[in-house]
Amino acid sequence: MDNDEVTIHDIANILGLNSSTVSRALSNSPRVAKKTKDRIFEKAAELGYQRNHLASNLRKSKTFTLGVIVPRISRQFFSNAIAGIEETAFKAGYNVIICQSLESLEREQGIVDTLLANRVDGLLISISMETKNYDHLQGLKKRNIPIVFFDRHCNIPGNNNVIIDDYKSAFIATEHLILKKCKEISHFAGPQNLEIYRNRFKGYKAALEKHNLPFREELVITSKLMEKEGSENVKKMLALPYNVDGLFCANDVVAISAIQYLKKQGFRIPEDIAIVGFSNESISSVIEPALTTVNQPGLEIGITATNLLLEKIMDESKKLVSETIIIKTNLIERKSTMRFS
Amino acid sequence: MDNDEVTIHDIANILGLNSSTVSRALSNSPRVAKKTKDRIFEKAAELGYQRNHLASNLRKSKTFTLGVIVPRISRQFFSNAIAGIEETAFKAGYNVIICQSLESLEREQGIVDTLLANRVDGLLISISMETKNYDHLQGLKKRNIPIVFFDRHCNIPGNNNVIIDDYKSAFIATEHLILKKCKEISHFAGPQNLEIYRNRFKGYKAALEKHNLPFREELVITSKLMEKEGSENVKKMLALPYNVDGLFCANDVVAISAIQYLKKQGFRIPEDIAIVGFSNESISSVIEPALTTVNQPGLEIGITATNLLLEKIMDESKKLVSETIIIKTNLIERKSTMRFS
DNA sequence: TATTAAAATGCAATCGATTGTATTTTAATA
DNA sequence: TATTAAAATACAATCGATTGCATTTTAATA
Repeated sequence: MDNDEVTIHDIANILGLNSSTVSRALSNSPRVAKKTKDRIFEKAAELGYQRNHLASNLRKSKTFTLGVIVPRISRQFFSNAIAGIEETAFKAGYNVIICQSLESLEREQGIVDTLLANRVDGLLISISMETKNYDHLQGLKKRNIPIVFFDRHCNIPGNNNVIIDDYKSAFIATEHLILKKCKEISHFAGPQNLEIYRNRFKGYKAALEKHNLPFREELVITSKLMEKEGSENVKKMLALPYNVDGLFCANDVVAISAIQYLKKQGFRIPEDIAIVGFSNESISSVIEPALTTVNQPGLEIGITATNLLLEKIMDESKKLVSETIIIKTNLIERKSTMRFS
Repeated sequence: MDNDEVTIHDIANILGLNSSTVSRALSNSPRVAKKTKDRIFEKAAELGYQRNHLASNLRKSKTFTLGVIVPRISRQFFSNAIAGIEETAFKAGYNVIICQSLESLEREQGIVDTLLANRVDGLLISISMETKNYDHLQGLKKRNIPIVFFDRHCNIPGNNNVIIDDYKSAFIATEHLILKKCKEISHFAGPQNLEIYRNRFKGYKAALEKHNLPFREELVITSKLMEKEGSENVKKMLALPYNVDGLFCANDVVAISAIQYLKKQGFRIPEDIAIVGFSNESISSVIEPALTTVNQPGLEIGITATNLLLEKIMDESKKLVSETIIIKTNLIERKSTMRFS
């Protein structure tokens, strides 16, 4: 009663065939006669046969499974990316195992081991804030399992990446503030061990330089960009002896928290301080004033990264070349910078 | 070079043992002498051995994998639930395959088949808006694979559910509007084939009845509760010959869209119309006025549902009893209903 | 030291599908 | 009809780990 699983052997026995013929028929091999195939398909349907992927995968030593590691599933950018990943993988007949590092390197390492033990065919990863190198990914490299980094990548040659141009996006965002006549622009930066936040910082700095605005070390306030840090950062910023009139935040979460705190303190946005965020999370269009922000298309990044990974998996020759795909961003101008226009 | 996978046979050969002994040692069976175990563990570590789950699972006919089907990963409630699911499953040594039905019954059926073929040990599901029965889950029932419904469940005896009390929550939400002196309360309802939306509707109606307010069919506007439907629903509502001064929405998305549209039309919230949402998505605290809403703890629901499922999987005797766990909600009062207090 | 129970290890089948090679069947040609 | 190539099918090993049963080794007792 328990063991009612129908196998190819059951079908073979009933039809007086060998299981190998049944196997071939079910995968539509030309080596089986049409007539026999028909009989087999009919009987399989009748018995409600379903191929046992475990057995099949063991034999083929392929799992049709992709591993995905993100810092946090519930962060909107990542859930969008995951939505794209799942959809693309599903279409290609691949399953997706999704794990969250929760920004912990230790957890990330543990997850990598698990995924390795599960013999995933490939890995999509956006590294944690604690990750400074990728020694823990060596196991995958050794086994020739392709990896695609998306969004939070490492700046190491030989990697496959699907990312945005953080430098340029940040440059444009900062320049936008400058064009809105901001003279003292602060930057709420993210952890500088992450390439993306380093680049956003560089873009900010470059825009200041281009427009001959002084760069002030103290106006760059680095944090983990969590909600609570928005208000903390603002406090620090206001304590400085500068008349800050522009703020470029490395993500939306901290930008929105900053707006809320500044409003509470009686600042007018954008009149007193104009603000730009990064990522275009859905809250940013709801806050008042609506937040000007860099649109970072999560879904598209997820889809592109998955397609790239699938290519690497299916085409041996492509495994050797590394590719980096840059996804276009655009600045969405909203009320938080709408002044002097 | 490719086939550098270390197997128990490799270890056995090197140590002059039988693979069965190695297998037993690695799963810490008392049938292997301590001394031998030590030798085996050492060699395994040295060679970088990792158990091949495919083979192991095939033999044990268990996959240590849970299937998860949600309507949409990027909906915040669901991504929170998934975060809880992943965390709980991971701790217990289970993997999670996450799929999205995108509100389509057809897709949902396809996914169920895929998960079945992948021999998941259990299923967590929040059904799509199109799902009216669960014939497509019969395959799982037949194979004795436990299912736990969370949030969007079916009202069918014998199911395991982790849900909230939608009726009561809606009742409290509506009563809250009544206590704020609303006399004509409209309800933006969800698809009525879903139990949760039916119950939210019932709770709304019951609260009106309790307080002797007339129930008006036309004030109940049913939609899929998407963003674009917020403004559409409001238009319909305003066209009616009633002076609506309260609005209970079956989710936050539609509530927020309604607020935005109403504000654009010059209505003051909460003075002219007080509004309550449902779910407490993060946007609801950011909108102005901040939205009063029913807090639906996604993370907790995910964790609880996973624990329940794991229990059903691991304890044969529990498979026969069906359980329904109700997760507590609470009304978060914010500005959108703050009047006459 | 002989006996025996217990502990440790080995043997071999098994999970279900796949696949290279061998064999049988079919059909086409001389 | 005999011959032969091609088509169809069967055989058997394999993927790597697990596990009931058999055998060997160890240690304890008489």
